[in-house]
Amino acid sequence: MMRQRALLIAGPTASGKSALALRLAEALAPMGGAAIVNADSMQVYRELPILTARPGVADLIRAPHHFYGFRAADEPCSAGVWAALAATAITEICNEGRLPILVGGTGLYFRALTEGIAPIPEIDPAIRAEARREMAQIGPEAFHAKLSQIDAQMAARLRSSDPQRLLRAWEVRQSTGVSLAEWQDSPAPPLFAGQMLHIALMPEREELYARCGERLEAMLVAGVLREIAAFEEMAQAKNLDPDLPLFRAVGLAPLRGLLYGALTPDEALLQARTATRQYAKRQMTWIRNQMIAWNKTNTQDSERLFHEIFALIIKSGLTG
RNA sequence: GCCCAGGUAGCUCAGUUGGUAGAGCAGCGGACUGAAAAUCCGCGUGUCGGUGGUUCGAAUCCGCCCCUGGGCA
Repeated sequence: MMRQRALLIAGPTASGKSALALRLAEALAPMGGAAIVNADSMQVYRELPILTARPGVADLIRAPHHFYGFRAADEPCSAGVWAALAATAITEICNEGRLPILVGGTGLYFRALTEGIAPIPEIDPAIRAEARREMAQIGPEAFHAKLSQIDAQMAARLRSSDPQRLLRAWEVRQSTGVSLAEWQDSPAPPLFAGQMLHIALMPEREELYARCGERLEAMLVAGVLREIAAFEEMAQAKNLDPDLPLFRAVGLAPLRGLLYGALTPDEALLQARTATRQYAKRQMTWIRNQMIAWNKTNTQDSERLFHEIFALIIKSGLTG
């Protein structure tokens, strides 16, 4: 068994992390090569490759890629599922003598992998559906009250205005018979604990926002609208649940609005741009405050960034 | 030129009978243990178009001026 190691690259949307990972993978070829592992919660889905900014075929042939577009929209992924898969993939990649490069913008995924996550079993789909139905029917306030009767501990930890977490607490309690609080309080070992180099890209905000705008333009040129229209058709045909994660992809709602005439092009683009910036901001808040031990860089120039990180990799002994 | 309706936070607008202003959105900061591109929390001093007046006190009443939209000529 080869030495377990991995390079982790996090960063907000449009920060250029995918391009960086690709260049690093190519540069590492003489040292056994590398493989790229997706750490993005939306790029795991097969549908909407343009909107989710998934690497295209031209990128995919430059280095081995894992977990891009490998799940159908109606087959949701999750932090726990991803972390387990990623841990296995890392081992395999290391055993091939290659360096795993994990790239993505989903902070929770990285955390689950490197700090562990409560080993909660799969939730019974019937219970999950029931919880959602109940939430939609009685509203978060009343739902919170109901939760406090079966799980006072979690109810106390959560606000009645936080439907997503209330739902999670409820389904875990009902499905496993144990409070989510207990699951979370019991120690969970990291799923990967080999040698790691943590890199977080933190571009200047103005520059990043400009790039977000450019990327939206590029998506339009590449045909996102056609992509969304086709997805819509498929969703109708397969009767997809609109609560599925993919439906929450940034920009999907406004661009659908444009497609179906609910929004003017100006309105739709403005909303899409705004949503993207807000998402990038949230990601940076996570990186700043949750990824405290990570190496952060605000280098903008992609060439300089590449050299900077490559030097770090060599210095860290990750390849040695 | 005349008549209406407006000019209040970056934007859209509230502001009761005069007591020096507040929502939504945007923005900024923060949280985050299994659908996280999600979900949630916090942050509102702005020549109330300008100016003169009435008043103890004016975003609010009166005069004049400027600007925007609509109508009549």
